[in-house]
Amino acid sequence: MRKPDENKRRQIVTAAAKLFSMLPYHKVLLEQVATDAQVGKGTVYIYFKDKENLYYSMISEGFAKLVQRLQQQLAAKQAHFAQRVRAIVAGLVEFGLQHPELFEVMRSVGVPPEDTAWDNKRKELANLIEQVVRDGVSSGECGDEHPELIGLYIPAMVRAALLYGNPGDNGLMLTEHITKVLTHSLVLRPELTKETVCG
Amino acid sequence: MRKPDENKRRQIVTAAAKLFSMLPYHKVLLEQVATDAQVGKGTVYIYFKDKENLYYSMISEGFAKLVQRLQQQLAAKQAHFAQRVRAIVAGLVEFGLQHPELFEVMRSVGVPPEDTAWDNKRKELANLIEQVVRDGVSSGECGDEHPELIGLYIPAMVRAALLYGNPGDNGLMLTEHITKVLTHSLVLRPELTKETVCG
Amino acid sequence: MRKPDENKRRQIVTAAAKLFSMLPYHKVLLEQVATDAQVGKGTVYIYFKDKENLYYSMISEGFAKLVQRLQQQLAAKQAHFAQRVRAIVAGLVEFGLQHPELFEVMRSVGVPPEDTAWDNKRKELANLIEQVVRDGVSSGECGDEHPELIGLYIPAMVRAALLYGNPGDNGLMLTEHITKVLTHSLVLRPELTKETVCG
Amino acid sequence: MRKPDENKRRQIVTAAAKLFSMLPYHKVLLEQVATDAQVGKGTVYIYFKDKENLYYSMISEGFAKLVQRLQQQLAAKQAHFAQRVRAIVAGLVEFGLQHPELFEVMRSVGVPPEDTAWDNKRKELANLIEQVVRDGVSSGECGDEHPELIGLYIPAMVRAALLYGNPGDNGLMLTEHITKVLTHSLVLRPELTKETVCG
DNA sequence: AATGAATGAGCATTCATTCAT
DNA sequence: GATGAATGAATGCTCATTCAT
Repeated sequence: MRKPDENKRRQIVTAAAKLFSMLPYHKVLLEQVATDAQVGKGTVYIYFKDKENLYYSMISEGFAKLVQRLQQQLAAKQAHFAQRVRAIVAGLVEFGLQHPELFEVMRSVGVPPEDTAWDNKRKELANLIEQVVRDGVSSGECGDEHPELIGLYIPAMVRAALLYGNPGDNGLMLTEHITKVLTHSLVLRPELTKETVCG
Repeated sequence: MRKPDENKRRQIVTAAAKLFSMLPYHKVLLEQVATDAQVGKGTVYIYFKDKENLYYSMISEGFAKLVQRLQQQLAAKQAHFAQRVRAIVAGLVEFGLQHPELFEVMRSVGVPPEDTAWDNKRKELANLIEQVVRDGVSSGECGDEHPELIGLYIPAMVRAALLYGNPGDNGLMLTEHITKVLTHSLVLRPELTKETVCG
Repeated sequence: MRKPDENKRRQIVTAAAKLFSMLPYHKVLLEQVATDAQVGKGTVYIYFKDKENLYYSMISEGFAKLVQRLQQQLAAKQAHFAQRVRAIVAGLVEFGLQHPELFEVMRSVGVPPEDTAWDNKRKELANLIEQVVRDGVSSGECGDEHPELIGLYIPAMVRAALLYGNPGDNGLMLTEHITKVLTHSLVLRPELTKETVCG
Repeated sequence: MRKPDENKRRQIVTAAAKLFSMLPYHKVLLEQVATDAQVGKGTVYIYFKDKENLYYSMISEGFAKLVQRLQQQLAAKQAHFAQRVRAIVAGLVEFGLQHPELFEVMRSVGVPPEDTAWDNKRKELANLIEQVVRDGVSSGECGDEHPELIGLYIPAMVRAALLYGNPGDNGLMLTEHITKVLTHSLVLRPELTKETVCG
């Protein structure tokens, strides 16, 4: 949706992203968004239908960027399954560090109405990952029975690590750790455990 | 003179939990909470300072129940590491299915001010899991280098699966799957992957 | 109106007088009145119909005491007009110092509905003074044409002096000063002033 | 973009003055003020922080007008002391008749916190009168020992006369009467009174 | 298009009053 | 009678949205 001044729109989204990541939805005032974006309050309504629309637009656009980036990164190198998993984790971590507001904001305002742009973007992300897992299964490199769940776990793990983890944790460490949890068993000597898991 | 009624408090928390899980914070009306709880609007303010306090009280109390339950379950049986991990996942899944509102609501209203009761409860949960991992490391059953991160991943995985997963997914399946991801490698034949992960 | 426990009633009126003199009507909470009076909140409603009734009762009772006292003092000594004026002023000052809350509270809550007990008491006070002036006129000691206005001025002067005057001012000084203003001319050498007042 | 409208502010203050003079503070609804001022409810909050601020602003502004007027009137004619006293009384009476709401409203909401704009205005008024008396003392026309108290008495007398006096009383009569009380002795033949006042 | 003054529906919160105990 | 827990009508205030300029 191209609007007169694409630059103003960006300013508004950026200001909104920052504020929505710091405060709950109902404590973010459009007046503040306008001020931070250095536009008039009325201007926000030229680019966005209402507050909710601004909120969801901001999120979808963030997700869109993320998905696009991951797709490019994965397309770039035809790699082994484990490498592709790490690429995904690395991409998510990197993006999360660059745009903490978006990861913070992934909590929705209530259950996201199915169908909303943002929910579609979330699904795109999940599908992207799911597809990598499916490819791994096809190639025999991965034995997972629920690739669609893996598509949910990975962003959730990255989000949890970034939001609640030790602030000092660096991105590389988190990437490696999440990747390792996924690609290695936590269990060292499974022979010690009689009862085995039947997926 | 009527006596303070602990029962009323419960009614209010229950009504609030239900509503907060269905609607975003700012769309939950205290009037509705009161009506659903079958108490007068003013009564809510006898038991809770304000809307925010009710919100956080509801969450902490939910978490407290969860943590308590997990502790009991883990204490009950002295099991192998993998079994303890499954017990944790099973407990989380079970609780999430019984109290969907609490898992939904784990999105906070704003970054929870450190120190808040609810944040403390979240940390208790993370610590509980972390300790299980540490014990596994001590006993040689687990080789993880960051048990504190595992404490963050597991609830996040359960939450993601319950919130965004296929509504038809049953608890047992989710429990087994998450447990398997954690206790088995996603990678079937690591020998195919030259570059290995260095945690 | 005698009620079961005359003592409780007094406690309530006393607590109310104190609070109403410190805070505007709408900031005085009946809960606080009850607490200060060491009775239950419901008890207040046994002795007074509602908040407004308590408020006006408190004032009328205060005024009644004042009027009664002035009457006694005036009756005691059959004195000259100027002495009677001073007796009134002295009585008002003394009462005001003992019951600052009542003088403070003479500001009404809105225009006092004519007819109210408190307005009647105010009028009684005014009439009492007016009568003294009328007697002075009759006896030839006073030449005022509007004794009813003097009945309004005197309490107003005392009130203003007590409420807004220098906190250090002592009662005797105020009494003497107000009396002097009334019984002497402020103008020292009226001959300097050609244009004279024609009452 | 509409421009800030100083006119709106005046409308609001005027509507507020009228309502606050007719009803006790807590019965004046901001909704009613807005309606009477022909502005939206929110508009009131653009010009005034809250109800209390509107209330005090209204009073101080009224007082400011009064003080300014009196100063001009006194400056206009260099007159004898008695004439200046009458000018003050006349000014107060005239103002009180034109703005009954302000005199009614001089009852404050609570003891005005020292320092408040309105209390400062009250003091300005008192000082203005006090200065006239001091000048009279300097010029030998007046022998009063407490000019600062006279500054309190005069407004109080005017207020009492206007609020509680016979509604039929006209301004000229009140002016003359108050002036006479101040500038003549109430006592006709002081020789009849042995005991004299020692100020 | 851009603005910010104006608006008023909407809501949290208060507090006088009631009434079960 | 005494109490204070419970109530909900009443109201101050907010803030998304509109619209005159």
